[in-house]
Amino acid sequence: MGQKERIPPELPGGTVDLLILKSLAGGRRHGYAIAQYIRASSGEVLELGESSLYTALQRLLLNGWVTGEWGASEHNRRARYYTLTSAGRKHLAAETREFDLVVGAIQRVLRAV
Amino acid sequence: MGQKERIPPELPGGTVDLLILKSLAGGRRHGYAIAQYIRASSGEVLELGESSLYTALQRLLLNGWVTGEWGASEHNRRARYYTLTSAGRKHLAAETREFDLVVGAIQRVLRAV
DNA sequence: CTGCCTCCCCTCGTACTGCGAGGGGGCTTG
DNA sequence: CAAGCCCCCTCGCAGTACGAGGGGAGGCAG
Repeated sequence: MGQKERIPPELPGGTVDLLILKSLAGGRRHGYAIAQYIRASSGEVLELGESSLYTALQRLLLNGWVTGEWGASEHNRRARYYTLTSAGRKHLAAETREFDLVVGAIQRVLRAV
Repeated sequence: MGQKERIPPELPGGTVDLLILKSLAGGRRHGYAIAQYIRASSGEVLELGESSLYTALQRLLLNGWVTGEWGASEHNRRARYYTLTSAGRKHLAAETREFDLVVGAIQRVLRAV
């Protein structure tokens, strides 16, 4: 019968931006690599679809948290490299704190007797 | 000048249901009391607006995870008491595991070097 | 050279959800 | 009788994650 099918979970609202910004904290990356990075560093748990990825990147560009420039990938393909701006770095820090605060509060509720 | 204004954070998608279900795990409560419970047991961090609350309760009723019956509140007012169904209890457990899994994965990404 | 796979980009439309604004009614206290 | 708390609900907006769909170009097997 069926193999055990992995259904990647839907990401909670707002977290996609956070994950992408974090992916860029260590240096520039292109979109495809961002998705791979998130997948890998989450232990193969999180799966970021391409549509979610690129719509989020548009948002981040629009808000001035990343900049993009075209270049060639390590596999010699046309790729857009995204870089964190200093505003983006601040935003990442602030949103991470916010995330921790909210998640902590939620967990307190869920663990309560 | 201005007091430090508390701006309650927007809750990540899907978590409202979870919090409500958890609020009912210890017994029936009416809507107003659910909001108070969440506020209190989150350490005054989470603030659930009434509109979010009641739209979520509609969802939960529709999905058969809670049932509702009218009664009188402890303050002698007309109140609708919500009770967890056994399906709701299972759903709560499953969603809590899912939440832990996803949040754990996100945190792994955010903490990564 | 042809077909196919991998890499890499993007948009459109859909479904869902959290929330502000708005609306109602009934105790209780001053 | 006014004010304030308790308690219920709907409507409409804005945001967002995602599936489906649509490219194109390099590399490799046949």
